[in-house]
Amino acid sequence: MFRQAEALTKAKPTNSVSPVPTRTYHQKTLSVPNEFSFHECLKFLARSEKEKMHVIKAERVRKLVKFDDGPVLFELSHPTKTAIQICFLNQPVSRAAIAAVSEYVNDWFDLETDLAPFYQLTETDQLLKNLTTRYYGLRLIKIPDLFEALCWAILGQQINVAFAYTLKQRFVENFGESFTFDGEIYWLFPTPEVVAELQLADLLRLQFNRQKAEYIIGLARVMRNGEVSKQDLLELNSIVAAREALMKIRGVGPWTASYVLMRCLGFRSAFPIEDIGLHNALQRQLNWTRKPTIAEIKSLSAGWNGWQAYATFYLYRSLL
DNA sequence: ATCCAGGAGTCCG
DNA sequence: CGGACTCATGGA
Repeated sequence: MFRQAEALTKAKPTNSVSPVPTRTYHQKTLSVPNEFSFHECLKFLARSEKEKMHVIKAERVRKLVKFDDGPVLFELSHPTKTAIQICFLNQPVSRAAIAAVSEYVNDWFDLETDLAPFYQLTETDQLLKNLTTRYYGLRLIKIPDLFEALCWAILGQQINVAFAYTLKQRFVENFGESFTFDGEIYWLFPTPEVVAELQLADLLRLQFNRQKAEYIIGLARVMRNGEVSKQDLLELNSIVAAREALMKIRGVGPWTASYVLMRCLGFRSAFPIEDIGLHNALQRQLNWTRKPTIAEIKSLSAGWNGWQAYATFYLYRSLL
């Protein structure tokens, strides 16, 4: 395949415009599972204009990730029903980077999960059936980076999601690394190493409250120190043990732990039952005039064993 | 204006 | 262990 070098440019305060590339990029095709809708996945990813961790245009999504070799920018498209195409926009790209991105996309879109049992389950659950019919093929979109997932959950504690996105945007644009390509800026989430060195005031001026500022800097420090890592949590091979380990982190309570088990660590029985968004979605689906109680949700979800995370995610989707 | 938001830590009995 | 209180600011 024809390749030509195309460098990512570290973003400078002044916008530099790159020429529009007319190159042939290295590509790789991933086969997709049954019960898959690229469109539905992008719909979820596009839920906020303030989301700076990817860029969506015309049924394509671009994302910058960083591996040991350095940053890699890729674009996903869906040329046929049975495949996702990964296009590597910065070249040359190493064999290792291609493998790493393939693995990343597999995780990000949760392509390994066979949804057939979940859809089967919804046949006897009218509430879920409505959602799986409406959003057929939606995958549980992950937040593969543990630090990002935990920060996002902490940011979302006790404030509305719109404002959480505002705080996330400020956090990313102030402390994340960015690169430009083809005139567009792509961001990496701030790293624990950088955030661990911040002072409270650095976050307070972004309108974080004192709690969020303390929680996020404290989290960054324990992760930088290697006291918490995604790999270690996964190697526990136990949702109960992983949940306990997460809840030892200051600022990580039951909701945050469950949220991260669901959005990052891939536990399909994770269930953030305290989640206000979940409550609101259930209220709407049930057409009730009040929110369901925890006891009522436990009753409603009695048949969701093993699929609580997917049920929750489809309920989130219903709020968009 | 008023209430609420994809909670968590602390204190108190 | 369970309940009340506090944090704090934008959105609707």
